[in-house]
Amino acid sequence: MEYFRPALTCDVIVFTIRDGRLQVLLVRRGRPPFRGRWAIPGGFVEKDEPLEAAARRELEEETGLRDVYLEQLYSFGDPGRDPRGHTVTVAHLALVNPARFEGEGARPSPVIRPGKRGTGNPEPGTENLLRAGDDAAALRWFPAHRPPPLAFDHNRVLAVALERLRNKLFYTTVGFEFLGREFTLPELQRVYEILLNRRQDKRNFRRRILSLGILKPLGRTRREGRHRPARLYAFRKPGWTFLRERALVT
Amino acid sequence: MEYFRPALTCDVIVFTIRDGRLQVLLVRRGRPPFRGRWAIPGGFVEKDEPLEAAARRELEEETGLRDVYLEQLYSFGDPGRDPRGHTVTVAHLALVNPARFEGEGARPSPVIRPGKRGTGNPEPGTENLLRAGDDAAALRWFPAHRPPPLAFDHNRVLAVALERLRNKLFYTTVGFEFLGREFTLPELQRVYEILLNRRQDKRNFRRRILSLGILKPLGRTRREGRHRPARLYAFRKPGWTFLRERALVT
DNA sequence: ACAAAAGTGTTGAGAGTACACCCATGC
DNA sequence: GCATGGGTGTACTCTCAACACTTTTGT
Repeated sequence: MEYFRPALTCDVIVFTIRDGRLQVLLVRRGRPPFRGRWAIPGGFVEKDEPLEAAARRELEEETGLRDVYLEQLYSFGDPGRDPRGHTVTVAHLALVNPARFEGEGARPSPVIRPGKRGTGNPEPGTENLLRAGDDAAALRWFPAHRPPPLAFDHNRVLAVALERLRNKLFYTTVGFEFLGREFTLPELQRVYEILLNRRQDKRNFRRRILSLGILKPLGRTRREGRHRPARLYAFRKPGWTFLRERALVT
Repeated sequence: MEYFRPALTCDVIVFTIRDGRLQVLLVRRGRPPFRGRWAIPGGFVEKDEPLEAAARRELEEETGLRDVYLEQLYSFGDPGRDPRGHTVTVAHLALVNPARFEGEGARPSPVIRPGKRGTGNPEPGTENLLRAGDDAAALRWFPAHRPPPLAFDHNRVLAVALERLRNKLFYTTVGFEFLGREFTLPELQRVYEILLNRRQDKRNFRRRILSLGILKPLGRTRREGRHRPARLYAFRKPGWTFLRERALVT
């Protein structure tokens, strides 16, 4: 075709809940522009590659993360957002359960240096461990509400992602994506308290969630610490659900 | 940059309410691919052009519509959606008040043929009248829920737009965008009844809307037909509002 | 036995829903 | 004066918010 074409990238804002707060995964750029600045992971879309596939590929290349919850967020195309020239990015939002990479997660916000890549498949159980890709000098979790100055317009992209996450909490069940397949009600409540930055009454919270009928009691419990074990539940449907009538939280 | 670049377009799904139902504005394509098929208006993004600006420019070029409510909807980039090759589109959603083009609107869903363009400014009062652009053989309103077979993946884009409009009705005041600056409560109620395809109780609807405190009574009335005139209201804030607590409709 | 977190019910206030009649105007 | 759509109030139900104690486990 005879038209001008801007460059096209897919970026992925990855949120998780660690150390009792919402955190975002950033990479340190290893090459210009913005070499040395922290940035949202992402990169150029390849020929005949669907947008979501590009986002997942770039995410895995730069961070090692795969099989995460992912949805398209918003597209940003203002001129001047990339000093190399007109570049449009299709930003995506990813939510992950921190238990999936607790190998690193035990340390508070560690810097992860580039690992060797292309040396065969990762060992079982480690395929979701974080590791910085070739383009990235390092990889780190940051508090989502106090990010460092980011490359490009990524501070704005992050702000849009936070806003979207917050809004979706009220009318969907996205909050569940921060948990594993099995979870307890106190865990779920903690997720919502952190995301909303507001305490929830235990009895009201339980009643609301359970009355929605979206949870399946597993009949088992999880022992944790020297106190009464909590009952385990699982989500009835895969993925998240729209809640048109009663809200999950208020 | 050394990377492959897909083509990038901006498309605009324009909804209005006419003849008591939700309608969508489509253009008949005047050139291949899909020559003669109906399609969502849109076209290629130009160098250093912001996405929303491209959407507005293409909308005006192809339909003559300007100064409409417009928001970004979703980006579509599946390979194969355009037979010319890898093309990504950033779809936008526009809502318009049908009173703005009642010159044509009086006739039910007329086909509008290309007018002369580039012949100076339009006369006052006609700048929003519909007129097909050069690329388009014709321009027409279609029932949004029964569209003809469309070019590209536009049937899917339309479906996504309908879904988004429907969802936003419940937690924002987007529905007001189908009305002019001044409107009556029965008019507003009719908009919601059409969009939801469901009758609303007059007294409950009024109480809900008025108790939100987002309307300003104008103290005037609008005479229409041989019955009691309805009071006029205006929206207190410009644009639409998020409704976190009480919903507008249920 | 004590510390720690899990689990459980009731009450009052306010919102949502259902429902029927009078009012202002044009013809 | 009659047809047409605009405008109003009340009673009931149900959801939401506030609130304190018992249970189960580890040490």
